[in-house]
Amino acid sequence: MLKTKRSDTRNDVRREALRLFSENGYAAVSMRDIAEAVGIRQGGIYNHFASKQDLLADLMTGHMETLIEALNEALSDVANPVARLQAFVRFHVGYHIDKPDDVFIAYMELRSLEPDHRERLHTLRDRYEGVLRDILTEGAVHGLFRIPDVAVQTRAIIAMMTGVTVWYREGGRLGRRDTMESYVQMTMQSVGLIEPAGGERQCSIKP
Amino acid sequence: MLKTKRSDTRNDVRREALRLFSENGYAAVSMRDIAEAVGIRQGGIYNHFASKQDLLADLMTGHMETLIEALNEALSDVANPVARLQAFVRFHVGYHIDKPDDVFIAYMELRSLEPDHRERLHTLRDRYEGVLRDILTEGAVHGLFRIPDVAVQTRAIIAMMTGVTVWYREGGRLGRRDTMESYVQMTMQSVGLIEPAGGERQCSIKP
DNA sequence: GCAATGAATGAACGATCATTCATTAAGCCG
DNA sequence: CGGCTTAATGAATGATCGTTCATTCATTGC
Repeated sequence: MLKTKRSDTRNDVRREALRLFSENGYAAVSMRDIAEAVGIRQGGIYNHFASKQDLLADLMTGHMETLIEALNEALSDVANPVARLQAFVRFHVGYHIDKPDDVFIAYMELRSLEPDHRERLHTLRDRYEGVLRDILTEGAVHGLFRIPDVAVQTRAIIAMMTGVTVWYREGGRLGRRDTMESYVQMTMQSVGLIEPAGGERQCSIKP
Repeated sequence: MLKTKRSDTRNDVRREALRLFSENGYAAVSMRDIAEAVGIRQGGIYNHFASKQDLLADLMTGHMETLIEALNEALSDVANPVARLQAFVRFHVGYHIDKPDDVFIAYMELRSLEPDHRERLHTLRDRYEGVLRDILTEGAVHGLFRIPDVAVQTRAIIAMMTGVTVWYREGGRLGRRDTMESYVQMTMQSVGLIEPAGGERQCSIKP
């Protein structure tokens, strides 16, 4: 602790605001609440963020950019649609387990953003969903998946996976790895492809 | 209009509060906002509801009780697990399409409830989820479904279906019926059972 | 050591919050 | 008409909201 001396208050504010927004919602958290959690007075926050709205926008865009970058990394060297879909599920579930607060406010507080910020976030979300949509489309075209409607299934899979944040708890019955693999299997089955997991069951795709 | 004369203000308040809470969140909506939407002054609401908190609790419990009753109705004369699962999906998706606001605040505003109300709602939600869990359990026991973890899959399916509220719009590309059937197919596939929809594909369950 | 800088303070601002209440108005039953 | 009930009013309450700002303080570069 010789160079961290000077003020990581900015990140402290980020961290506490994220936690409080996630717990109580943006509108229900006051700047005083955040300041108190950080250990400063309310006025001090404005040395680091121009407004409450800016603070929220900072958290949300920061999260989405990190998320997309990490996704690209996770899929960079995976080629065929089946493997890419599995990798996507593992990444999404794992990320949501690790950063439930980031993910929760990015989903929930879009409506608390003023129009320009909201539109920016919406674009980022579309970009993320687009990756999954492309995987499903490619798999469907190659006859690997049985998908009634790619757009609907894209959103269905994302909603299903994102729900992990509702129930997953560290130290719970299911560990991180088991949870990820459960979602992988459910997802693969949901697109009509059954993994020959135990070897005893198989799905006859095509005649 | 001869007997509706006297004041259905109470229901007007319910309707507008529901809409505003759903649009902006409980904490971001003031009693003045609600009163203005109804067409009265802020004090008038207190002739019908004891507090803002009571108003929210009334909306949420009212919704959950209606939901559960309607579910029981929808499943009352359906026997085998496969048909019951299909009926559950059709019911859930249909209900969520018809009453997106009710459903959204029941999901989102649990945290805005004081502990006693919240616990009550939590019990109702567990009862609802329990119906699906029982269906999945029975189907798995009979070897009809291929489910890695019944508890996880229960929540996964509910999260997947509930997501319909995010994108479904009346008059959109997919109609109500088509949407329901898309979710039916995705759900049936997700539990490892493939409907012989066109007849050309089949899943060999068990040797 | 001294000036410059970044950060925290704490009081103050106008606005808005949920809620209360005495008062007024209006429909209902006799 | 007259008494009774129900509902709406609008002003007032104290609390809390996001934000501003003059001031203080500690650290840093020179």
